[in-house]
Amino acid sequence: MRIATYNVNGVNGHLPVLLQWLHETSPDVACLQELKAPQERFPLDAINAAGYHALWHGQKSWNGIAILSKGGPATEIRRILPGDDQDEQSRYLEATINNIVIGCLYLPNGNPAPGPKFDYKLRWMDRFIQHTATLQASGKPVVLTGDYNVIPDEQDVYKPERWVDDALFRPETRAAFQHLLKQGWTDALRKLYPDETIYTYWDYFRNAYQRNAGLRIDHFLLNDKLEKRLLSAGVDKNVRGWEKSSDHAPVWIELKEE
DNA sequence: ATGCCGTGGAAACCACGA
Repeated sequence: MRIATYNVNGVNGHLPVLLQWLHETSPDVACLQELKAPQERFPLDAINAAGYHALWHGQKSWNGIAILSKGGPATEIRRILPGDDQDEQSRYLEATINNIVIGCLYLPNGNPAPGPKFDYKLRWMDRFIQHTATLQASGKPVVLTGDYNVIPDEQDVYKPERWVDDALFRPETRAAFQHLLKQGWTDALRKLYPDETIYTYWDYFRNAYQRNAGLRIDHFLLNDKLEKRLLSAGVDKNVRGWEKSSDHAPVWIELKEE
């Protein structure tokens, strides 16, 4: 079973690239972030025509997440991260597919830091950590995937010294990510490739992709039940080089069937 | 290395992203 994550940076603006990628790699599940479309403007017909069911939570202009599935429809669990009734941003969607709990997230960017956006990011991470503790306690197989907007370590950024004050790399952000891992989650790509340079995002300008000046910010966290089934993982780096691509590349894992 | 590009939406620019 292949599960993928892809920050599409506008599901309508980059629809041809999304469809081409689905056609070429055919993941069983695809978690999408940054739809940048209101609920009624999700391109359901095109997604269905590509062979996928879809759950999504849109929002006008910003954010928005979706879970696409090929074998059958996913069963929605929640479309809001618990812990703040005032939070209107579409950043979390959770569903069950083949008995696996799949959390699709678009964690806040948080820049500029310090400031209210960074405060919101840290509060969001606190809420997420609270919620993932309950997922750990559930005893079910769980995968948490998406755009974390977290550079976990120096090896995950082309020039770490330039990012020390950035919301993606600040000590508070990395500490919160470490707190998450201490709950028992495994960073799937880092587990399989402990020493390799792996990037999932390249800026649109300064020829970042051509220079491989990237960041690793899209992650797969697995609980023990799924870590035992992890077969392989990778980044579809070539997709970032396509015409009219998102600034992120898709990331995927392959799980052993039960 | 500072949004220099790109998207979406509202208004011929602005917010936002990382």
